[in-house]
Amino acid sequence: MHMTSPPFPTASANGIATIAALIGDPARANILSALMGGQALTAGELSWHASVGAPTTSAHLAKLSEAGLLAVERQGRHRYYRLASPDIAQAMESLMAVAAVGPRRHRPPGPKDEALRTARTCYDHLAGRLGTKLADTLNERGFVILDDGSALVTDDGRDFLGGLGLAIPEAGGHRRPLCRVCLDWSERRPHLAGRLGAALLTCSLERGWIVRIPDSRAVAITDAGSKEFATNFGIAPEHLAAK
Amino acid sequence: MHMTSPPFPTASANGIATIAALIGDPARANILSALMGGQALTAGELSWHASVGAPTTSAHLAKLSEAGLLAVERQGRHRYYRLASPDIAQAMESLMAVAAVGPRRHRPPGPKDEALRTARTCYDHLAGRLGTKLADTLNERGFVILDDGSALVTDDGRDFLGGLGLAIPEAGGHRRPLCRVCLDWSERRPHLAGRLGAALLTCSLERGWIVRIPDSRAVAITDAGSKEFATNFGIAPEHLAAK
DNA sequence: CCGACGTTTCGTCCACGGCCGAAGCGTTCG
DNA sequence: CGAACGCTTCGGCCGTGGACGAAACGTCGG
Repeated sequence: MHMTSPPFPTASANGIATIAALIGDPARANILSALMGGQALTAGELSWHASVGAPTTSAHLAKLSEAGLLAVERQGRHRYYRLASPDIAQAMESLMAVAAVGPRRHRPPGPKDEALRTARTCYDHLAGRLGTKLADTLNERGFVILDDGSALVTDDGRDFLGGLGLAIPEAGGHRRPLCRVCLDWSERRPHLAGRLGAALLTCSLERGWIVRIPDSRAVAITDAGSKEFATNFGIAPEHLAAK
Repeated sequence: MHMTSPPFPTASANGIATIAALIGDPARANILSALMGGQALTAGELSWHASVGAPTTSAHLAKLSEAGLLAVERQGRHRYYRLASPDIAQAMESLMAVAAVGPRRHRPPGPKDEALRTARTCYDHLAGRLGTKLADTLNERGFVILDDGSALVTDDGRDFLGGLGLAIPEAGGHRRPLCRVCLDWSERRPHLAGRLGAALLTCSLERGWIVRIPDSRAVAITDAGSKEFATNFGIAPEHLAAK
């Protein structure tokens, strides 16, 4: 019996395995999930999120950094960690999408959960009811075209967003999509990601339409924000209330 | 010192961790990578791909199936395993994208490697030089719009592909994108995935433009295929030769 | 300059999980 | 009907790696 050897000795596969194994540890998954909020967090904060001690956290952070999943920034006696690139965030997203459909995970909707469902950050863009409503509105008004899983900004959309003061850079040359959809795990519908999604979040934060809720990915919509979302995007506050 | 407990005890994060841990084992990563070829494979074949014994493979397959990553089909004394859904394939893709940029993995381009670079399947669509060239052509001719990472089929595109006999279902209602881009790890440029990409692969196989190479994700372009790709898509054979 | 704090390093323990050989079960041949 | 085959189950071995306490390092505050 003549036995050939496996393809080429597990070439691209063990690259995947390395990355997936890093994400596959509960503590590290918690760390990465916490960083999916989009903010840089200190080792101590991440230790809290991961529910493990400081030494263990430090070891995890070292591994994640060495593998290029995290970027670290020293600031005084703190070290701020963040996801190294949007690619990492997207990998996490698609893993969430897989995890969401599997055998029903234990998910008792707590009180904090409700805030997350209303509005939260998803790495660098908005998710939850606010995020999906924004996507719906822009789609209905013909500013973006949502075609199942694809997304494209129209010229009208460029004008509209430009009118709001959002500089939407021209397409081309970027590795990163101008506009892509991201499946919302709570709404099970798409919301907007990519450079456009990031611009919407940045703008909303800068203008005080929303504020981050500490120790959470959830964001709260301010009174001013409520008005702005209504006038600019036709999103009434009751659209965002828990159903 | 008053210590609050972590968010809600690691809710969505351990779903991710579970999935990632499954992918994170080298043997399982090899199994999943082999199945990224898009064909259903038997336990024995997967055992060979994974470079582990039959019992070990069986255990891995059981875990992957139980988690909903694989679907199994009994046929006589064989069991055919395949990826359970396109979501899984997409998660693998994005992990590859992350793995590709990290510290230069050991990747000596072997002889088989060259065949993979020319043309191969990527789950259910075409990749390699052939895949990226197809995407380029359709884009240049205005049949699809590639905007960095986004993709959209135009009405012209629908007509053109319809003329080729590819039934492109209307958009809407599907969970799966009609057309999305997928980053090609060998070309480092986008190729077409989604329902459109799948239709292109199916069509190419059915009409004998390409044939699968055994034990590999690579496909060979037939003489007939060479002509068809040239006349229909303006892809000359020299475009596909190793550079 | 000393103490408090955030973070990392070191050393150690221990449990989880991957691996295999042998055996069991079901299927397909001759 | 029995032998060969494909796959799974069982039992046991062993290595990897995640956990923590103690201690070292570096930075900020009084």
